[in-house]
Amino acid sequence: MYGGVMASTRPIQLGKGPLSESGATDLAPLFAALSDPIRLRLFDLVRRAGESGICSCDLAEPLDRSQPTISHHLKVLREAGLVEARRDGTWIWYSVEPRALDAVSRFIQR
Amino acid sequence: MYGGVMASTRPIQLGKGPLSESGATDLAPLFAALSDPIRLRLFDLVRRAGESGICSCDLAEPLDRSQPTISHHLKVLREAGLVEARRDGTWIWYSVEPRALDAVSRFIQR
DNA sequence: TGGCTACTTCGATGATCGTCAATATACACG
DNA sequence: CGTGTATATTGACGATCATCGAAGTAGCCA
Repeated sequence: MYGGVMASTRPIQLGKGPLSESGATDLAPLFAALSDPIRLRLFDLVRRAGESGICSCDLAEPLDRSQPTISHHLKVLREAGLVEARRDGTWIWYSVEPRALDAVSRFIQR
Repeated sequence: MYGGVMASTRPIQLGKGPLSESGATDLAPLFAALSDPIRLRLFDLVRRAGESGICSCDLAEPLDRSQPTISHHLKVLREAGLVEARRDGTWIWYSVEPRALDAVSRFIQR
């Protein structure tokens, strides 16, 4: 399987009051997904690739990690709803989920 | 000691090229500090308190965690440079570090 | 069918994390 | 000094994490 588990498509709601327990529980995994240096660079590489995306095969080498490790981190990014995967024959292309960082953005500008 | 270890005051540099190893290493702890639901709500409470800050003694109860646990999380936020502590007699007041989220902001708008 | 490539999953290991109770420290007040 | 209150640190525990090698799966092509 290449699509992987998706994050809920329901946007994370941040009301005006104090950050609720559920709001925090929804938001934290997004920060957690970006809390690892390898994943930050992975996300950055994918984002730079734009709409066309970038092949998974071009990610392991520049980050100096084994292929299973990169696959693992890509899964974390997918499950957080930050990137999406699209299979093209033998390859899998990654691109950023368009509204990926909206919730983070809303939180920091709160 | 109540001030605790401070994050480096040197701003995190994010050049125009691909996110560097050191850039990612600098940035990740900031996301890590916000990757826990309790710390997110803690940071939110401190931020809402504005310049005057909020007393540590008013933080444990609303978050339903023990005093040592809250103290631990506050230390993580301090070490990430997100909040600062100021002692006033027996109490310690926390407020947000003014440019706390600048690096995060720059990253997501990259 | 068989072999090749791209990627994922499994299993294990050492490291880090969140939590609390117990203990220690810092300060105020008498 | 002694007592009380506020906060920090220590020590321990189970849980999760990052990583890799090995094995499994999926798609292409001959």
